Amino acid sequence: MMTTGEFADLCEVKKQTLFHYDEIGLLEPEYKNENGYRYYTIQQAEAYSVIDMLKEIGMSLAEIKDFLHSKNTKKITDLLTEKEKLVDIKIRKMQRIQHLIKNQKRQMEEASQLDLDQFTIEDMKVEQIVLSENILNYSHKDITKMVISFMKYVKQGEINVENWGALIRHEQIETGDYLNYSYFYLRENQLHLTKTFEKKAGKYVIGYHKGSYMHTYQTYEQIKDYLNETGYRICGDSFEEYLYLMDGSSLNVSANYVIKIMIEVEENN
Amino acid sequence: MMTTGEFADLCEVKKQTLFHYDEIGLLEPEYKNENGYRYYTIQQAEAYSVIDMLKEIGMSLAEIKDFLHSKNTKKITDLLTEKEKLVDIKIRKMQRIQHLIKNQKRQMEEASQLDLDQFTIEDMKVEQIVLSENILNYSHKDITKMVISFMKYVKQGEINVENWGALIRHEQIETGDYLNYSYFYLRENQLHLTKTFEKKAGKYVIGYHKGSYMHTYQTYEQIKDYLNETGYRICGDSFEEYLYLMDGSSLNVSANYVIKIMIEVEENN
DNA sequence: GCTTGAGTATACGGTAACCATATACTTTAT
DNA sequence: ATAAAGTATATGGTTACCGTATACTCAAGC
Repeated sequence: MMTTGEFADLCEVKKQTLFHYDEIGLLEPEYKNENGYRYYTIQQAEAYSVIDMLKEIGMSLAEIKDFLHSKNTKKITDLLTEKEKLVDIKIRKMQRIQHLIKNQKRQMEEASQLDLDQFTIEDMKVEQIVLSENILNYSHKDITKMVISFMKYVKQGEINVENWGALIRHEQIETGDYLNYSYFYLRENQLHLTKTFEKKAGKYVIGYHKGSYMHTYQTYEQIKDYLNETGYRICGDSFEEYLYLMDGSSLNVSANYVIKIMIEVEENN
Repeated sequence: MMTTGEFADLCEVKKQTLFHYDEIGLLEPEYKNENGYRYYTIQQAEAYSVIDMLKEIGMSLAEIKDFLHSKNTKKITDLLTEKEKLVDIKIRKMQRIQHLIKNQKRQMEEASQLDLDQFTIEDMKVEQIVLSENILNYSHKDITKMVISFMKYVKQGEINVENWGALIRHEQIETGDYLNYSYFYLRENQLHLTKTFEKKAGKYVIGYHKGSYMHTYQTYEQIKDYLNETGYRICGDSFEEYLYLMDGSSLNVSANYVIKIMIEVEENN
């Protein structure tokens, strides 16, 4: 038999926690002496590890107590089977987090290697993206609703989203109607979704807008000036991708939001 | 821009939580109107998912805030790398839990198919087990200490322990010295530990003791009677394995602890 | 333009699962 | 026998919320 301190040490838990479990009747010491000293047996370590496991998969102590005191075999096996699935989901969630971390690291590295105040012309490869429904001329409210349902749809598919953004049609760009989005879209690492749209290969001007999307027109105007100077003209759609940089050191704004703007261009002849 | 409710819906979180994050300055809406109404942008969903991810890997909100406001790139990448490892550990822990659940289900199924009040003679295969140091004649305190360190050693190895128990030597069994354990031992599914002991193949009498290990002598005496009746005699060591049955329905005691006793036997000639 | 219903903010209280600390007591080791 | 180490209880505090009540605001329909 072990004292509370020893048992706590064995279970790698605070003594307080064991007091607490005793108090709520979740795990009571096998024996208490006349002075109230608690004594646990090594067998109880097994019970503790079960409790710990159930806690880890998100059950409250009350639920665990209820569960462990239940005498209904079927209920128990059913719950175990259910929890087995839950653990599976948790594992996948953890794997998504792993992906997210890698993605963030990559994004930060990329950002550190480029000057966000500079515009460049780059050759881009063809890319498959997943489009939402067309939202051009939708009301503000309807766009919001659509975006929420699109994002939810994406989430329930448990996809590793590489990046997401919005598409503005050539016509809107030309007329300076920069807030009139036509689609939301996303890039994922493996194409699980079937309905994809082909983002054309070719030359794109790339610029970064720092701060709120409400003021992207500023950056768009700068890009247009830049294109005039360098002898290019817009010939296609604009793709805006939303980055959240954990490392805001390269930004002069307080928020860490950056919009990567990519517009299809061609050389003036 | 979205209202708090819409943003909460998108992030699959309670509005209250967003109020809370605003209050502590962790995630503030991009815009607040003159009446205090909060408006979030879709870009902020990205920030939310980062917060959620960091929370998931066990960071407190204060830590997350500190982390996200830090302008130190190296600190951030270092922490991300550290967390990447942590997620790895969590995934492995989840996998251990999965194993534990399967084990519990198997144990319950086994228990349901056998009568715990019955003794049986069975042919058992040879098995490799991991022994602790010899604890025969150790003081009570020293046994406790040894067990704690043995269990800790096992835990840090991150092994899937199939079962664990204690070994009592033939001599002690014969003299009725049932509480004089010689070794602790464990069975694992894959043999990661090198120092193993061979549990001999052969006939074993199997019985189950229900309740505290302090009173195993009762069951031992019953087993001896049973052997006398059936024409067997003890010829080797006893192995006690500690089970914790979630399903206590088959037990008439309140605790769900069962000790499986296996003693090597041979037929009287 | 006015009403109405749905949504929002604030405030206050409460919760779970602990952790820290102070005080008084008990064990155990020497 | 005594000191050091450990234990129990009580109390207050913590984190990250959740629920509810009240007052206000917004957006839509008539």
